[in-house]
Amino acid sequence: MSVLLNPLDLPVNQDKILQSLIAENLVSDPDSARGRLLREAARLFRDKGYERTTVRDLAAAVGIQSGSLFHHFRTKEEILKAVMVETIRLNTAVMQAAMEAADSSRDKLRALVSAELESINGQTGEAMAVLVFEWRSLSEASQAEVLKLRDIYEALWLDVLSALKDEGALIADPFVVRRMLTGALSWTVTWYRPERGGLTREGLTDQVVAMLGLSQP
Amino acid sequence: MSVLLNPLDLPVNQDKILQSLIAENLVSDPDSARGRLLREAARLFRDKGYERTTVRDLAAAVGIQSGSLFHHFRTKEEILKAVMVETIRLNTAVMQAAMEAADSSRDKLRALVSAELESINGQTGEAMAVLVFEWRSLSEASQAEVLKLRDIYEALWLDVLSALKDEGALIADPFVVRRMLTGALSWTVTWYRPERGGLTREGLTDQVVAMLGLSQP
DNA sequence: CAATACCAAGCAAGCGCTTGGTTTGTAAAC
DNA sequence: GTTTACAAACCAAGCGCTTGCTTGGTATTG
Repeated sequence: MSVLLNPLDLPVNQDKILQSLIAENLVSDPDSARGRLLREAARLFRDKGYERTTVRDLAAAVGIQSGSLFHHFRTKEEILKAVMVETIRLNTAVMQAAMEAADSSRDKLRALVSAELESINGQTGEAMAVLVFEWRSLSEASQAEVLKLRDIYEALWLDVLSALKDEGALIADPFVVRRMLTGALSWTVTWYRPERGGLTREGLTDQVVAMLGLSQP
Repeated sequence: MSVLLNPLDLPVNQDKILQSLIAENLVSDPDSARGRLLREAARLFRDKGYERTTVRDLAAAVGIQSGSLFHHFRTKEEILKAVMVETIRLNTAVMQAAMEAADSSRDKLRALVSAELESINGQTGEAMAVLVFEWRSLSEASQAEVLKLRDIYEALWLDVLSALKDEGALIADPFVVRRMLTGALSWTVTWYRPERGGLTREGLTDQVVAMLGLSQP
């Protein structure tokens, strides 16, 4: 319950996780040249789509010439892959921590929903949207690579949902529920605007958890 | 209840609706040159994405030269728009009929969920996937046009969900629920494979309705 | 002084779309 | 029942432009 004392409803320090991932060279420092490019790339890819974003757009966004991009990345697709890979790495770590901080399965699920909503609608939102909508722009080889990382991420969800099923709190199939949740939560990028007031992220989390019939213990 | 006697769980004759829409020139005859092209275009756009599909691909799919396409459509984008517009027209009509065939609000919602799952995973599935994933490839002007048609479609859902809310059967906000449902149902295109056995469309509909806590009257 | 980061210029390929001309379908005119 | 007329459907060729990426060279940095 102590985790809920955090005003942002974040049970873990996202920044500390980021720092350790940077130290392990698993994600780029947002202040580095590479990190800035990936952030701008995520924004452009989300706004215009991968195909409509040219290497000249990407270069201009960080103030260099288009040819200079290829000093940092071998191909344009490698940029897309890097955006996806680093985003999954970060969010997997954040979710793992959020989940471990919770005690009951019910609280763990709530933490996962809240964290996923944060990742979709917060800082990493642009990259998450890219992950959802630009999947087909990856080569099959890259898709396979990224898929491996996603499996780790998805296993977190399935563990918790399966536990809830075993405890009798969930009637439906965990796989089906997770997939419905994936769609429902991903789709929030297209309509949910917390900055415009109205529904807070915590309120949205409540609605999702309630929709699953898990609000009352 | 009589509607459920239909083995396909379709409360209305989809083919008759299609015929009347063709007669009104609101959708193209699938056997016409235009109709065939739009079907192939939907398939290609879904499989490779709009940008990666060239006019040469489109032409080859129906066995003509690329230049000949522009006898039927002024631009490539017009093809994308036509796919979307005709799909929305057909599905709006099907859903309206499915809804009107049901009596209670609960049954109406079930009919809508079932019909949307059918439109996403059945004959019009390719075009529905295009509608979801290729939205940004439309020019803003075209987006506005298509949005008007979508609003009609969405009004159907909101009417039913609002009625359920008024009846006390639904606790959450109708707008939020509809949006969650949009995401959850759209996302089924990425994983739901009814032909591989397992979950039937009716079974999936049950799970969705149950997830909303509306299974028991 | 070496490695890293960048620029200026441009190439080859592929893109949407245009052009001018030919075939095909249809139906009235003789 | 053949001829004439004409539009719709299509082909062959290719134009102009943009694309991802390369190349050879120049700053910058530790």
